[in-house]
Amino acid sequence: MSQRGRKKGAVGEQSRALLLAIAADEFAEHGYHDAKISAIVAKAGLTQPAFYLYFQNKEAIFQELVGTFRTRLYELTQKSRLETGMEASAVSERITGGLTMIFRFLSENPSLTRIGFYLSEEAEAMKKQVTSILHENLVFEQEAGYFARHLDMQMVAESLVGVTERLTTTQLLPGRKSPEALASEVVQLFLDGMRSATEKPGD
Amino acid sequence: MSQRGRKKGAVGEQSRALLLAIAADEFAEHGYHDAKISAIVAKAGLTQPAFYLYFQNKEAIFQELVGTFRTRLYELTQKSRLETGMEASAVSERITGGLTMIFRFLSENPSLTRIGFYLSEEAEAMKKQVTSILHENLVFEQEAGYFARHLDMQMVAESLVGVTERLTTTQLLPGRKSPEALASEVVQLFLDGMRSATEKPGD
Amino acid sequence: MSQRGRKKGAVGEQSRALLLAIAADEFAEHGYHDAKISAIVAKAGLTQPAFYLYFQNKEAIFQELVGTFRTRLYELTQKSRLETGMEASAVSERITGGLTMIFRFLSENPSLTRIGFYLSEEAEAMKKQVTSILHENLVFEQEAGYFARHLDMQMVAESLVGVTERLTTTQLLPGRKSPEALASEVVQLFLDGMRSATEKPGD
Amino acid sequence: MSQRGRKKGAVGEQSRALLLAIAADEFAEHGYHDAKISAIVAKAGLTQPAFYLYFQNKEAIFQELVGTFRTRLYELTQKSRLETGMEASAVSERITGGLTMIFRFLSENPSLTRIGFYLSEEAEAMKKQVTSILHENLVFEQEAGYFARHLDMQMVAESLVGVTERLTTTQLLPGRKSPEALASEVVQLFLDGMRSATEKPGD
DNA sequence: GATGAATGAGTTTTCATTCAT
DNA sequence: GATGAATGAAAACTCATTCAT
Repeated sequence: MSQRGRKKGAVGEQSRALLLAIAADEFAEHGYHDAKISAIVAKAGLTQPAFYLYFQNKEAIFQELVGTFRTRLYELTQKSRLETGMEASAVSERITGGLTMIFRFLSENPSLTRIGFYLSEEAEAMKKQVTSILHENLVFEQEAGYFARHLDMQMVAESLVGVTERLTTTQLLPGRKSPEALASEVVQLFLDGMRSATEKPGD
Repeated sequence: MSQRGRKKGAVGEQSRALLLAIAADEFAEHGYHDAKISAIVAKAGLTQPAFYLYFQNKEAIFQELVGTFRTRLYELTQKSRLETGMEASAVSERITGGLTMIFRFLSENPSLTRIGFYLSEEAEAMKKQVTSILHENLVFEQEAGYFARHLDMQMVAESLVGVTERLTTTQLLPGRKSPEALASEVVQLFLDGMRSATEKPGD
Repeated sequence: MSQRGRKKGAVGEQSRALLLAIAADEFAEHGYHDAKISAIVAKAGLTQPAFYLYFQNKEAIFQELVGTFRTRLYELTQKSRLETGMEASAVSERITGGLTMIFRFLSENPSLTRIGFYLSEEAEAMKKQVTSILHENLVFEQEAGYFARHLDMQMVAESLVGVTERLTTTQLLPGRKSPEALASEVVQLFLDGMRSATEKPGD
Repeated sequence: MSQRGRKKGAVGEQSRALLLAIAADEFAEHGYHDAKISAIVAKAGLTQPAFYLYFQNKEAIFQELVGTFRTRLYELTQKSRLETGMEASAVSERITGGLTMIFRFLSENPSLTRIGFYLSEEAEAMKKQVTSILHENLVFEQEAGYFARHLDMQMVAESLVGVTERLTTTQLLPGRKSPEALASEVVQLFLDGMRSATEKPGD
């Protein structure tokens, strides 16, 4: 529809990637409005029109970043889906593993995280979607007897997302804790409360 | 005598309050930048210059809203400080009560909440402060033997804040759950996990 | 929908009218694209934002001018509709009168004329409409016996419009001929060809 | 040897012609400003720099089109110059023939026509020139007794141009009438009005 | 206590045009 | 004969803010 998007050469691809990376940082640092195209291109060593060689407008580059974040987050969330027939003893590890992957992704992409989690309009929708996948997993596990019957898994799922979000901001992104440590602590905290009483002692 | 800030007449006070209320809604709905002074005064049935009769500028009215939120939130958080010599059986109720007050305040001031929790630059500082007070309480209680010794109360405090924040967005503000219900569910979820096994009996 | 358009004071109305008048000249002289808002406001002794106090955008002020032209042109064309029962001897005068009015309007509004006739996208539609009203008149008169039966009145109407348009540009606007003189010469030229043979001698 | 304008290869000549043809259509359809170089080269399957291989700039290609139109129109107009000693009975046919040639040219080059007649700055000058040649012819014929003595041939010439212009737009270009039909109808309409009564007999 | 009228200072966006290859 | 990549220069438009009344 427009002339944009059909650049082929490696140089162009590089400029585009550079703009994307810088834009992510600028958006993350200043928010959508205060991130100025002029600042982005300046940091990329380009001029304003060059920006429009690669992106339709400011909104477009922002959405591309949001899209990237969403895609990768969903992939990770999907992977954390539990398989059936899993042994009780593996559940904890499996969950920790999934959470670790997510924390690792977030910690490796701090700007993207800030954009996807706090700045985008879809942030809420994304969180809802992640919560929903999580909820599915939890219900399945609950039915399999891993968790106490009386727990409202919707609340648990939402709480887990809230905790993840918060700890990402306060512990992960500032580098205070590693993805692994964080994941295991969160799981520990939640499991001890969720695991059905009969399971508790033997563990 | 010729600067702003000292209007006294009832009418002026009314206009000011009106602007404040409308601004809160506009900021909450559109964010800082997309909340336009022109829109605020229009909804208030005033003109743009009238705005500057009551507020120094856009930033000032925003900060005033943030300040209001912070002040009231701190008051509530302070009140939830545990007194010494409290009986074990009352801890749970006491915490639930404090959380209920907070949820109630948030639910009664949805726009202010969005501003204070998500829009303001101080949001992070405020959460940190609340977390810190919470942490104090928790450590005190932990030392009093209410909670398991091995728990990292910093993590717990932060998790609690994260959960509160998330559930406020997904359950409280949309009116899906009452402050009371929410508070007791959260406390339940956390206590069951935090309370050391040996403490659990009386409940 | 927008805040614009509810200015009330006389000063504002004056500024608006001034902008309109200057814009007409600028559009007429440079065409739509090369008429710069900056130039318009500068000539009006205003700054750019003032423009947007009175008009939504560049296109809007242009359309307002086009609309004004169209409205007034249609009024004049309507007035030139012949009444039934008119005497043969009066037809010529009546037509001349109508044409005079139109020429007078065009000559008094040269910029508007250039905009309406040549610059606007609706120019063609407007000419078509005027042609159509003219055609109606002519057919009516032809049926009443004023004009030769064999004439294709559609061609005549279109020719009349073409001539009017051309002479407006070459004679009227440069002030070479008066509206009255022009009207009577045009009518003379056309009548002598259109009038049925039987009418010719007696005139 | 290193400047533009002297490409010789067949391929280059082809690209140049293609650009010219496409540009004509684009200018005709969108006007000078809204015809974008980017769109022209895209339709030609070329890139923007290629454009500057063949034309100095946007204005240059436009002027080349205008020039082509003018040249060919003048040729045709010149050819319609009456020779002396022509028989009365042939005048009508001769004029019709000339007009037919012109209408044919216009109808075969609709885009060029729109550019030359309406879009170019020289449009007015060109019309003036054509009018002038026409006027010469008419005066000559009038003096030869073909037309009524009292007629202002300047008015007639201008009227003829106006009619030609208008009918080109409404009848010729849309394909509603053939060049031949149009020419003969126009001549008919004008002759019947211009020819002095006493001359009329032989027709 | 309030308004009509206006503006300073930006910001995004567009487009013709060019450089190096 | 042509392209990938980039830019200079400008234009429309927005919005918080103010002056004079």
